[in-house]
Amino acid sequence: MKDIARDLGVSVVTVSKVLRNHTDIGEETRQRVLKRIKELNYQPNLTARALATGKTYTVGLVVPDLVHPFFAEVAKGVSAVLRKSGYSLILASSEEDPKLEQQEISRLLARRLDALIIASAQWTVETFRTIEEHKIPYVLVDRRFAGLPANFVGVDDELAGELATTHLVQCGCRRVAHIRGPEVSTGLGRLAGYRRALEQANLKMPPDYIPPATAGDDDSEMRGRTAMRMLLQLDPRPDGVFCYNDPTAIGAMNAILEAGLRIPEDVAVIGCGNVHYDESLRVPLSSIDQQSAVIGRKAGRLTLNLIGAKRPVRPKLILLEPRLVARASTARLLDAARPLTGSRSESSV
Amino acid sequence: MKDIARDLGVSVVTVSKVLRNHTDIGEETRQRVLKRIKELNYQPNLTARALATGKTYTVGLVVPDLVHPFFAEVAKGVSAVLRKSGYSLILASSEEDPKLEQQEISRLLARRLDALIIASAQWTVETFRTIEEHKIPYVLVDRRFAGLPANFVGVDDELAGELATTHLVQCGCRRVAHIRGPEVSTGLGRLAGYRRALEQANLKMPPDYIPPATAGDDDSEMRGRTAMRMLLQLDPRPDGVFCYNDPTAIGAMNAILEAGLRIPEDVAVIGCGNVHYDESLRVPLSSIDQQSAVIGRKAGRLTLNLIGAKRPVRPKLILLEPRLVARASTARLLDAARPLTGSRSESSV
DNA sequence: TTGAAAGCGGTACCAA
DNA sequence: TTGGTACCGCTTTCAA
Repeated sequence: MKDIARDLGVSVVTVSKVLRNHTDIGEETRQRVLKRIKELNYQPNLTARALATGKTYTVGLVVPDLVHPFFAEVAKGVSAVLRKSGYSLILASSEEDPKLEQQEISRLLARRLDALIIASAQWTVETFRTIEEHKIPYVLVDRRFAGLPANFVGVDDELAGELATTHLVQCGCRRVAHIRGPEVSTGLGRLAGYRRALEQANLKMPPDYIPPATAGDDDSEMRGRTAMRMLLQLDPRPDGVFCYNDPTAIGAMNAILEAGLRIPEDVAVIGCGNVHYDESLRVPLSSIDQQSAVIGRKAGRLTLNLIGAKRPVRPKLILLEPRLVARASTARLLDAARPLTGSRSESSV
Repeated sequence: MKDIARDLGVSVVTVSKVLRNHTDIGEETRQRVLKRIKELNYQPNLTARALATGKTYTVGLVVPDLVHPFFAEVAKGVSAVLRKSGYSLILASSEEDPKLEQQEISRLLARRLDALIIASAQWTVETFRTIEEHKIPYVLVDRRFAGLPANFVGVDDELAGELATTHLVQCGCRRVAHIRGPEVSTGLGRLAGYRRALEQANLKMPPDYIPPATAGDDDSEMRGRTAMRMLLQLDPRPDGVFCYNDPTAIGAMNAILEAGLRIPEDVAVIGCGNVHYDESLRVPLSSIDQQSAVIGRKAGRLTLNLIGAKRPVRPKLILLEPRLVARASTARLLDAARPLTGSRSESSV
């Protein structure tokens, strides 16, 4: 920049203004500067600009696991929205570890990002207090916290659980089990939905139809397999099972098939998440669509709004509607065999 | 920082040195400063530090598609390695669009990152020249460019293609087709491997056993389906098919099953990539493991080395060995029915 | 319309 | 061991 100024006999201020196309610059000067910029292939140093303006044009995204298709799709959505507005995305993975997540978040805070988007693995809200102290806006995604009035984008988990369970009931299942997830909003919500659906159907299940979450198994598939094996040993055994998420459901299905039983004739299975290979599985898996890409995009847009806001705004709660996607794994009755929808692409919110 | 200095009656320089635990600071002073830092919960502004030192402690990762499990795993590996060394990761997605990728890269260059890791969608090497001009180190991942002496981490694609094809032949296939990928190093390499394997087996296939890549279909699964339909109409039709990647293979399998044929009895199928749900597919899919996580970690380490290097070092080529993972989709003979390996977790390089 | 000077929040160098 | 000063590259304010 200095060079350009010197070469052209103008000041750095002038160059700076041209770069940000300020209006108060003579047309001729502007052209000369622009020309020289092109020639030198000059690009302003965004680090310096960030220091001077206090805006980094960078947003942080913290997810528990990038490889989980749900978070990958969220990340993609966020990234697409931010890119269009000139923002970059710093990605941090917490590996489902609250401690690690805290460290990552504090590193991001030190970087003075403009905002944070977090799918949190925390148990407490302490970390979020810290973020608030730094006065940088943040958006929670997928998992939320009771009593924390924060911006949130996600799906109505209770409704998701209810939809899934009701679907099983409508498919003729009378002994419906649930393989539950961790004690976070998603897991608890879906569990609550399961219970509500059973209540509405006037069904009562024995407590061991919800196998306890074994501590510290991060591998959802293995968890599903283990839990399903337990369920199959019960008498009477379940004839339908709603699984916390799709990887868990895949594990459960594998356990069922290994036991020599049929899906859905002996046991119907439904998952949650509707990941994109569900249709091609050994038995195509019914699931609840979570609109992951939409969540990503909405979170991105909300974030941009927050950054743009002059004054702190009231936290916004964006709840998307989960949708049933019925496939072979629950096709037990005639009307269930003609599924409501077979593709996942028709989501459009 | 200024505040701390004032509060304690020392200079900012002293505080700065304590922060980076310089040795030449009195123990007592240091303790006082550290105490105050804790009290204020002070964190140095990394933007400012970056401007002063010229090091951002940030690495950029550019991938064609985050949702593709291969790149998600690479990203995870990279992220894990960088985190341990205090680096952050800026993620950019090119959506397989060379133009977009260029834009993203130039934005990253403007941010003065310490290094770039790129799984490129480019057709030419022009972009890389630009990067070189900026004198920031970069590592290519997965896809490489003939005649570009750049750092590279990936798998030997030709060997991958050869392994896959040879496996089909050993399973008793005599009419082996190939659903090819795009004209980038991965696609071309696997195609070359396919040809080499056939040569070694003394087999000759008609040209239409390699359906042409239809332009601009980014959906691998659809591409696999379409290509497979064409193959099934040939006379004689193939009894084995090697697919460019796993999504393509899934599409191909779906086409085969829809045509009322059996896998592997009528047509054996093998993919490439060994994504983590391969085992749970309608027909568990044989594949070539690409060690995506290892690629990510190796690329991360190599990047850190490059950043640490005093002088520019000679580009390093890290070629990992692809491995066959045989599953049901190719289990046609007795010895193939007892697969070499059934899991993907034993990769360990 | 243009530019000089003063920062942004740190680090580096060298003298005290 | 400590600290003054210049500077990283850009923006902002205000005077010319």
